[in-house]
Amino acid sequence: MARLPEYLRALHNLAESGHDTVSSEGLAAAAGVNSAKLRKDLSHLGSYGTRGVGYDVDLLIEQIEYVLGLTQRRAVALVGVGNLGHALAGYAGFASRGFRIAALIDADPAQVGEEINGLVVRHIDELEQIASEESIAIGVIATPAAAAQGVADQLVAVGVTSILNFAPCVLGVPEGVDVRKVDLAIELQILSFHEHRKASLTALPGVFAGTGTEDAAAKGLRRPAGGTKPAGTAEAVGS
Amino acid sequence: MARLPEYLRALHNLAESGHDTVSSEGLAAAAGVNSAKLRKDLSHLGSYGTRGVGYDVDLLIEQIEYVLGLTQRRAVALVGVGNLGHALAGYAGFASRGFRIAALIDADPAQVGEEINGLVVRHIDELEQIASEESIAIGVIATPAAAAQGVADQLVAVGVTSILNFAPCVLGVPEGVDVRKVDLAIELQILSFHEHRKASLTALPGVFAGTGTEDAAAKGLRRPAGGTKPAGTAEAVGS
DNA sequence: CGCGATTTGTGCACGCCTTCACAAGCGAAT
DNA sequence: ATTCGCTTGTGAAGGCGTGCACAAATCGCG
Repeated sequence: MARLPEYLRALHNLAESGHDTVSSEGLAAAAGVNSAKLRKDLSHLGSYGTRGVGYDVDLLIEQIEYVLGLTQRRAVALVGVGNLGHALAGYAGFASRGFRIAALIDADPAQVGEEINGLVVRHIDELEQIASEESIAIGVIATPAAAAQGVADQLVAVGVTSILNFAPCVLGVPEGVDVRKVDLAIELQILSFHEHRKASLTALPGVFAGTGTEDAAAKGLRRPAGGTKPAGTAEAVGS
Repeated sequence: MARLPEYLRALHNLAESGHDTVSSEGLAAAAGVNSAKLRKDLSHLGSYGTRGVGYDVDLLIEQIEYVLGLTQRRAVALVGVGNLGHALAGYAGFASRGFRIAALIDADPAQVGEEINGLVVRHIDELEQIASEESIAIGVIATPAAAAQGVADQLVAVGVTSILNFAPCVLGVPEGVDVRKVDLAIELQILSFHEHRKASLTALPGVFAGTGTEDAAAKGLRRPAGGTKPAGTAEAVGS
């Protein structure tokens, strides 16, 4: 399930807040989902809750991290050290959540050699050697769209089986390779769509009256726990 | 539908490639979806195709942009000019796809006054004045998690009704406000999950045999058009 | 003018995900 | 030891999205 990471983050927050156990209701609120959904999700990976009490926070964290394969600290190769690439290279959240940026790669010779966060940018032609030095399973593509497919091909060629793509294009990869895409402009366009809907909703009620983007469980909830705790881990990219 | 922006991007690519019309099959391949799904999606916003021919590219672009509310260039306020904030402030894709970053905001006095891409960073206490200068409907939060909820509250207070949240936390907002969340670490964790599944799949076939992240339509497809076109718009963030 | 090739638009069925509601189980208090 | 309150785990119903398959419609060509 794609919600497990969200649960995991909420659990880590709760653990730091000193909670030993948590009810499905409480955890669901912290993760912004329905409690029944959460229970069903957790039941899929075994019975780790105690009726009448709730879930043992530490045990649940352990289990989820195992299922997500976070027991081993996976090495990530980041291709494209441009605008976004720089930000990603300095993102503390990667390290704090089980990942290690093992290589910074770019095709521009002008970028090669630069040191970012203690890591030197290497040229993409060295990719094969880089892959032989470390077992790289995940590649992150932060290049222009025109270069993304080529980079993806090269990553696949050296054995990468999971790709996180920030370039605004569709990647074609052989079966067995997973691709996830994050397109920042598309996120804004979706919000724009909702804005447009809200604006014309007063005039034409019932048109495109789909659900909002927020989960119903979180609607109208003020401060659903986690996020405003006194001293957060402050693992965000921002300021 | 959340797929319209993807169609729009594919259409723009096709338009630049000189295509006047496109079949649902062709556009579906470019967008990485099923053709029936695409036709159904497009039918929801009216009949803009011609049987036996296909869709008029320019007309379809116009229609989708209207539905998405991109006819007006929306003003976006970016809060949190840190690591990621800098990258977002310099992201050309926002401007090229219908958005205008109208304000850069931070809470850290050390950041205030800095000029990024021709825009001066202002303090968040000026938010009310900033909102009165320009009609800001969309806010982007790129702050640490601990500050995100507070910023969201302030944005909502000055009339922002759509928020794009990069901080790893759940935001509570009043009804009528849309929130979309992008958590970079979660994306990696989902990929890690698939890696873990693939690794243990050889030993325990049938365990967690869910679908992959790629659409079935795109599986095994090499270069599904759009992305490796000769001279792309190169609107990505990366290098 | 008619016919065939092609493509859109859509009815229908299937399957997944979500949600409700409740029985089963656990701990605490008496 | 028993009862009571609380919470998990799950059966069942409902809704929604997906994809197939086909009828309707349009263009080009003879």
